[in-house]
Parts: sequence; C-alpha cells; structure tokens
Amino acid sequence: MSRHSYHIDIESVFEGVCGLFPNLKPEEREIIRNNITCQFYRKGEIIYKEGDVPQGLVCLSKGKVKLYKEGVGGRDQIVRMAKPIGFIGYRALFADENYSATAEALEDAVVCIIEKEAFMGILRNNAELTLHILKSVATELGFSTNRTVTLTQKHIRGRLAESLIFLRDTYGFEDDGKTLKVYLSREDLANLSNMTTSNAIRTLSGFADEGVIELDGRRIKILDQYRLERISDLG
Amino acid sequence: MSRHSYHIDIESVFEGVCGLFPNLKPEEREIIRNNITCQFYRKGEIIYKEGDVPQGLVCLSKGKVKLYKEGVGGRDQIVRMAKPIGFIGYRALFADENYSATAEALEDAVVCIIEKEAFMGILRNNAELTLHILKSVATELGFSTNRTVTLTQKHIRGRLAESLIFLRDTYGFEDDGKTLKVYLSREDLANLSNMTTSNAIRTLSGFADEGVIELDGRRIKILDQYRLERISDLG
DNA sequence: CTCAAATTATGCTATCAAACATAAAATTAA
DNA sequence: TTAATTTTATGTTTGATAGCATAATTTGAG
Repeated sequence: MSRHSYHIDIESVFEGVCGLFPNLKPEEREIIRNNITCQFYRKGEIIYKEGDVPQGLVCLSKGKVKLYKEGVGGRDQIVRMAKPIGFIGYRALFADENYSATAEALEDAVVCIIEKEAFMGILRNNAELTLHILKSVATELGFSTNRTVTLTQKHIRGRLAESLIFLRDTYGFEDDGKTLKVYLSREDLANLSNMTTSNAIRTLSGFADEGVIELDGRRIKILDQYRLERISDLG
Repeated sequence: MSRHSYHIDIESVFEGVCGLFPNLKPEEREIIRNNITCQFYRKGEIIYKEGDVPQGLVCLSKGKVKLYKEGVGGRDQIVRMAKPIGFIGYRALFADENYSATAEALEDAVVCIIEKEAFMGILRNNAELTLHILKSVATELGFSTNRTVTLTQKHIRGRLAESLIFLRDTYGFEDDGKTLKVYLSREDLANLSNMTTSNAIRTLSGFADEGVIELDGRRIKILDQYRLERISDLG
C-alpha cells in the first residue's frame, strides 16, 4: 500500500477515458480536458455512497471497484463489479437521481470525474455518443434482469458457480490461465451471490472437494470450467 | 371478447405514440407516420417471445401486458407490467439484442410498431430525444436493481405486499379508490413476487384475514395501505 | 347446458438455507 | 514480537418456503 498520495499521470488518464468514447470531436475532447479531475483511493475506501448526489461522470482508471446496495436485513448485495478502464455511477447521473449503490475500492484505485454539466452539454449535442451510451445502459438492463431471475431461482451452488463464471468473464485469469484475477473475501463472494458468508465458505469448500476449483486463501483456481458451468446451468 | 378484428383508429394511436416523445419536429412525425403499423391482440395472446428479433419500437396503445422470463425450473418471473400508452421491448431494440422476455396481453390489446431503422434514424439525428430515452432506461435500470435486492432479501409477505403496492402505483385504483385496477391470476401474482402459486394464495388469504386487503376472486381491494406498506418495508 | 380443464384453496411434509455457536487461521495494530 | 481483530472453517439447530396431495370452485369449450 503506497504511503502518501500516488502520482497520477492526468494526461494518460484523460487519454484512457476518451478512448471509451467513439469519434469525439476535438472541441469535445477539449471540454472534457478542461473539466476532468482525478483522485486516488486506497483499498477499502468509499468512492461514493448510496444517496450521494452525482457530481459528474466517474471513470475508473485503475483498480477494481465493487458496487453494492444495503439490503433489507443488513446483508449487502453487490450489484456490479467494475474494472478499469470504465465508468461507474453513470446510471444515477443519466437518470438524474442520487446514487443507488455505494462504490468501494477493492484495490488501490484511480478515479477521475468529468464535471456533470460539461458532459451533459456534450451529450445534448452528440446523438451518436448518446446512442452509444443508451446501448450500453440497455445492455446492462438486460444483465440486471437476468440476474434477478438467477439470483432468485437458482440454488446456492448454482448461484456461486455463476458468480465465479461472472468473475472469470469480468476480470479474466492470471498468467497461469486458471487463477481468477480478482481476490475477494468470502463475504464479498457471498454478497455477490445472495447467500450468507458461511454458505459461501461451505459451498466453495464443496467445489474444492469435488475438484472443480482449488482454493488458496483468496486465490481461486478454476480447474474444471465445464463442470462449473454445468453447476451454474443446472441451478 | 370481440369476435372479429377490432377497429383500430390509427390516427389516434399515432397521436398517442407521438405524445410520448418530447418536441418532435414535423418531418420526424412524418417519418413515424409512414412507418407505423398496428395490430390487435386478444387476451392471452403472445405479442413477442423471448429470443425473437425486434422489428421496431413497440408501443402499447390499449390493454395491459405482462413481460416475463422463463425461469430455471419452469417457474416464470414477471419482469415488468406495461400499461398504455407506453413502450415495450425497447430494451432489446436499443441494446441491439433479441428480446430477453416474452410479452403477453393480459387484456385485449392494441399494439403498434414503428419500424426499426426509421426510428433509429430519427434517434441518430435527435440527441434530445435520445437523451430522454436514455434517462428512462437509466431509471428503469435503477428499478431493476432495487427489485433484485427486494426479491432476494425480503420474505414472502414483504415480497407480496410490495407487489400489491407496485400494482397500485402502476395501474391505480378503480373508482372506489380501493380496488386494484388490474386483475391477475394468483399464478401471475406469484410470478411477479418470486414465490409459488400456493404461497401467493396462502399469503393473500393471510392478508385478507388480517383485514389488510379484501378478496373477491381476482378483485383485490386494499383496505389498509399503511399496514401493507409496513409489511413491505419490514421485509 | 354439460363436461373438461384451469384456477383457487388448504393441509401436510420435506428440504434448503439461515442462524447460531465455536474454533482455527490469518491479518493488522501496538 | 504479542495481542486484538478479522476472516475462514465447520458442526448443529431452526425455520421459511417449496413440493405434494386433495378438493372445491370457476372458467371455458363444444
């Protein structure tokens, strides 16, 4: 963990962010350039909280972030896992609402914010860009609806297997081609899969006993992807 | 139920649809006018199926529609309840995907379709309209995420109470100010609330015994909104 | 109208997952 | 380092909800 503040190369962060937008005009790039601010967050720090007012479009330039909602009985539900380079918190911004989830850094992270009105001004004059974003949000709505069904209908093993597959698809593997490139606590894994921590631990051990995965602390190695997918599909 | 095809006043349907869009230019209205087709569906008929390819923007002009996904173990999950005048199936259209849910008429319904390319052409040149739609979809994504949490974390009574409140907010009351203006089977109510039909029947009877609602076949009269909301909030 | 099918109702049983308890191991702080 | 705290692990109990069975009622088709 870095002791003092981390050096942020704003120029490269800016280029990274712009790379997410299709066909920006020079004057639009300039507006973004003049309305972007960066910030460093250490592992475990909160980037924004459920209920906060969005100040702009938040871009995750470095580090992984979990987004979660506080559940009815204290149990959190992770609703999204973000990776760099990508946006977080845009749903609330575009819906003109307060944040509906809390964003927490899972690793040291660099985040930049494009000031709200500057960005919305670009959108109001760029239908292509707005349509591009609409497509992303519509795709995400599809994921969310699917998730509702699987989280409510699959059994514990199916839900956990699906989460592992989801993590594989989101973050990929380490160089060995087997170890998930994300290191979550059992509690986070539980909150992602809608189960208690004990059940996440138990079920994970079960998968390990069956030889589907291998565990080493928070390292999860997927040994048998086919069987994992079958467990997920069968519910 | 009308025996033969129902007479559809295309002109008024067209005006109804355009009323959902802000500030349409005359030439845009003209494009829509020339690319709209109408169809009548009887109660119980399928408007489109999960997996079908969207042919355009579908507008529900008359009648109520349920949208559901087939669940893992045969149990369906209702993901949206649509009312006139409003759109259905737009998520798939904007995400450029096949439909992710099936749309079924709960009553005799009139539906019109604005041909896909004609409509997308308008969007590509109208950032204000696209932004307006983006806002709607972002708002709906918020609902969907909320729903995931409540459906997974609330107990049966809380889920059913929430569904009744949702139906009240969506369809409102009959003239008596108490009877829900939508008549669902117990199975639909169960599929909306993520529970078995038996449990929907049982829990509904429980609410009636407690004097929170009054039942008369599919008529549901909400007698005590405050208590119903408390049941929903407590989970 | 008459019969068949679907829906609603209710009781009983089985089971999955939560809750609780305890302890070992790992991490963090002093 | 040691002590405190958090995380992980595992066993047992409890409880909510699904599953099944049966019957009454309603709806719809012919």
